Amino acid sequence: MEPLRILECSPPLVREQLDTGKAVELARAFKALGDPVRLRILSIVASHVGGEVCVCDITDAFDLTQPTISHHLKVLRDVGLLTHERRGSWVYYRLVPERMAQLSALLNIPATV
Amino acid sequence: MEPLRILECSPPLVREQLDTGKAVELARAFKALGDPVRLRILSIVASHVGGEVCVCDITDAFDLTQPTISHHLKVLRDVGLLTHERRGSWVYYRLVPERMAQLSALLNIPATV
DNA sequence: CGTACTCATTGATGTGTGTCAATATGGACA
DNA sequence: TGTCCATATTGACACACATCAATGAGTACG
Repeated sequence: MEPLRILECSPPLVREQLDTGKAVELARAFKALGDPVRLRILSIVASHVGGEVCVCDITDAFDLTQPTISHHLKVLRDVGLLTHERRGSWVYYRLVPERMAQLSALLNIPATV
Repeated sequence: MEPLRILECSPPLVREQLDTGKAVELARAFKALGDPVRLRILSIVASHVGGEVCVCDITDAFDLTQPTISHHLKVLRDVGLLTHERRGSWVYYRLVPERMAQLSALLNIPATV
């Protein structure tokens, strides 16, 4: 799979217009955020002490099957919002704060008078 | 200046976990952002002097039919990201900065140590 | 009235997506 | 080696969505 080039600076929408390429890349990330299960997964990871969470902890928080949770985790990984690391039998997920910050900054519209 | 109530009600992901109801509502908004055409529409509106744009100006910026643009505008309206107002024959769209700020704040993760 | 213009709505179609059951992969440990 | 456990992948299916052509609704102006 193609590596992500996500960490370049991305000014807010108001400063300069989005070209099509950037719009496609950013839309993929927002689409990943556009599911309540994935938002809650991010919330669980973000609010967990230590910043990382085992997959089993995430699965336990939902009434969904393990493959479904695994699918959502992959979606979040593919857009660069989560990373994962295997340690022993368990796999731990953590946020990519730079990616979150990039998307947050894009929506940050300065207050118009 | 009085703080925005909408911001108090929606702390960043890291502060408290998202309940299902909030996750569904927020996911709808992010799903609306998850399309490159809609992101570019927002960019056009946000970067336009005066803060409002006529539909015809938006339509001209794309190689899509007018009904398709009208559909995307309705999606952005339905999730509270845009408002519109008719003046004469033309309809003008503008951002809802409080809504943008709410979504931006949700993704604002404080730098973890 | 009628015509022209701007924008919204409807209906159809192909494509994408969330979910599950079944299966595979890979580490830990006997 | 073999068994158990945690997670990922595959394949299938129902449903949602982006797009267009055709049509409708509302305003401006003769």
